[in-house]
Amino acid sequence: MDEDENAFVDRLGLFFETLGAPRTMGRLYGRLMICEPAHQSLTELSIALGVSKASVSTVIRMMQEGGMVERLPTATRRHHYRITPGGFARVVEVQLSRMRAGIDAAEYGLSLLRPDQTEQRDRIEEFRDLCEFSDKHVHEQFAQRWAEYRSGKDGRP
Amino acid sequence: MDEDENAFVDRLGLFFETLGAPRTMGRLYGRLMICEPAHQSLTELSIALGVSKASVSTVIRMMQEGGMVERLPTATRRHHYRITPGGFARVVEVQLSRMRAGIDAAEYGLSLLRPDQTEQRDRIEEFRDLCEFSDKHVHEQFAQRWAEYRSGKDGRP
DNA sequence: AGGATCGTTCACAACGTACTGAACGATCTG
DNA sequence: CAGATCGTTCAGTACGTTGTGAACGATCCT
Repeated sequence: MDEDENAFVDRLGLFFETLGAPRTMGRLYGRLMICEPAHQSLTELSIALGVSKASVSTVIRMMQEGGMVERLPTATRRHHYRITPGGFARVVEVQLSRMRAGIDAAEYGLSLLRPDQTEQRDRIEEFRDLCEFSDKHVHEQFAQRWAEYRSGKDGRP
Repeated sequence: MDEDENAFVDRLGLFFETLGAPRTMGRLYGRLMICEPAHQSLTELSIALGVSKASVSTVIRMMQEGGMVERLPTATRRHHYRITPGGFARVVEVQLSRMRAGIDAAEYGLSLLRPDQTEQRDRIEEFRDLCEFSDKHVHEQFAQRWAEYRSGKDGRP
C-alpha cells in the first residue's frame, strides 16, 4: 500500500536475511510493528505483503515457535497474530546459545589430543573458552542487563 | 587421514554452518586447530580436507579478510596460513555488529510514523533499543570482559 | 444443507550459493 | 631453458532453501 511502509518492511527483510533468517520473516515482523491494530490475521498479512498465504502460514509458525509472535485467543477461526512484547530478545538469546555447539566440538577435539600436544590444546582451548564466554556470561547477564537498559530509557519511575 | 580428526573437523564444519558461514570455512578452522605444525600451506589443507584447491583458496581468503587466519611471511611462494591468536573473538564481534542495520531500519520506521501513533512507536522503539543494546553495550564491553575471563582461566600470574 | 471463508499442506519451480575441474600466470628447481 | 609446483580465476554443476499454486479440511453464515 504505502510506499514508505513497504520500504521499511523491506529493510527489515534485509536485516533478517543477514541474520540467517528468511526474508519473509523480517518483512512480517516489520509489518506487525507498524500495523494498526497491532494484531493481524494471516490473510491480512498475506495481502499486505503481497506473498502467498502458504508462505505466511509456514513462516509465522516458525516465528511463533521462536517466541517472536503470539497468537491471540479469538472467537472466530481467524488466527490473529501480534508481536510478542520483548520477544525479539529471545531471538538474540537463541543466536548466542548456538555457541554451545562450539563448546561441545572443542571438548571432543581436546579428548582426541595427547596431553603433550600443548600447542594444539592451547588453540582449541582458546576457541572453547570464547564460545563458553559468549554463551555463558553474555547469556546469563543478558536478560538482567537488558531490563536495566530498557528501564533507563523510558521515563517511568 | 585419522578418523577421529575428521570427525572433529566435520563438527566444526557443522558449527560454522549454523552460524551462516560455509561449511568448508569451519572445516578449515578445525584443521588449523589440530594440525602440526600450526602453519599449513594451501595445498596441504586441500589434501587434508579432501576439497579442491579452488575452494580452499576462496574460503581462506574470506577468513583472512575477517581476521580469523593470517598468512605467514615466507621465503618460498608457498602460502602458509595459521589461526590468528584471538581471531575468533572478531568473528563474534562482527556477528553482533550486524545489529546496526536493525537500528537504522528502526530509525527509518520511526521517521515515517506520526507522533500520535504511540503504539507503533513503542513497538519499534523496543526493537531499536534491543538492537542498540546488543550492538553498543555488549560490543563495547566484549573485548575487556573477554580478556578478564581469559586471564582468569589460564594460570599465569 | 449449501456456499463461502480461512488456514494448512503438498509437489513443484525459481533462486542463490558452495564446490569442482580446467586453464592460466607465476615461481622455483635441475 | 625445460619441467614441475603452487596458487588464482573462471565457467559450469549440484545442492539446499524459499516461495508459489492447488487441493484439502475445517469452520462459520444464511
